[in-house]
Amino acid sequence: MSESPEQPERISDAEHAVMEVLWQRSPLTAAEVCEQVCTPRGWSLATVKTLLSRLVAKQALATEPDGKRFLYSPRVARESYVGSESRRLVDRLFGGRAAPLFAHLAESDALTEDDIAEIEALLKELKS
Amino acid sequence: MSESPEQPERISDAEHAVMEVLWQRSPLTAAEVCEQVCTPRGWSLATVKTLLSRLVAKQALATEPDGKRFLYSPRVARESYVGSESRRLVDRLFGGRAAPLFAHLAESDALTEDDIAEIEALLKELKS
DNA sequence: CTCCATCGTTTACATACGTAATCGACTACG
DNA sequence: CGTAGTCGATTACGTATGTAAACGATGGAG
Repeated sequence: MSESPEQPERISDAEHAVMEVLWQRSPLTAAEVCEQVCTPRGWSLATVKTLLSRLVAKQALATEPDGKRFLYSPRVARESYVGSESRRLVDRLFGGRAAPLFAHLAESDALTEDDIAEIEALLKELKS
Repeated sequence: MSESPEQPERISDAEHAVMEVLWQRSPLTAAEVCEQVCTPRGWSLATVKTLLSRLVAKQALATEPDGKRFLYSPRVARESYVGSESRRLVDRLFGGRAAPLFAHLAESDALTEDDIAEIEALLKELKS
């Protein structure tokens, strides 16, 4: 009875905001997470609690008991999330090719001078 | 009473599949759209009709009567959709900077030789 | 010990989304 | 003319998401 591959369940927008906090620093309690996101997003603590529960259900967060409350920490790396989201976009919009995405960003002036310089440097590295 | 800025309403995943067909060729009837997507996605004509209606409601499609049926065509350019989706991702995941996205794609081997060559060419153009 | 603040859990409810059946109008065929 | 097929519109229904209040356990203050 091997566990099925269990491809990670999709994380929603609101849930993502919570994940960001925990990727920044963890483990944290629900109240601590709220301190970071409730004001900017206009949420109540109750909302954060719901999102945390859903993320635990989705196996995106792990809990560790600490007295009467829980400490939450990410169970999926930010890298991995960012990777799959990026791939999703590139697949959906650019036929899986990264170059057209780059071309698009270039054309729409979404690239700053710094971006361009940085990318050039990265390219140089790739070729070595 | 000027129309409110009316920022384009969000297009869902299933709806996007329909848009792709119409960006490819338009105007088309519902049945014609179905011919393109129903089999690959396992949809019925009814589903396509629903999606078309929702897209019209969202102002993403325009209709033009043709006898007893409608011809549908995109009202938002693919460019514009792709642009806003890309920006959304870059904002959410990379703090609005495109370079980190590029770095990520590079690191995760999402870039083919061809991609790299193409991007180099684009960079050269940008600098001229 | 008692009571209150605080946890996580359960329940709630509106909107969006995926997917589709049904319905009333109309047209083309016989 | 009546009828069968087809169209868009309406209605349906389950799950996901955003947002939160209510509830039951529990631990710490007095």
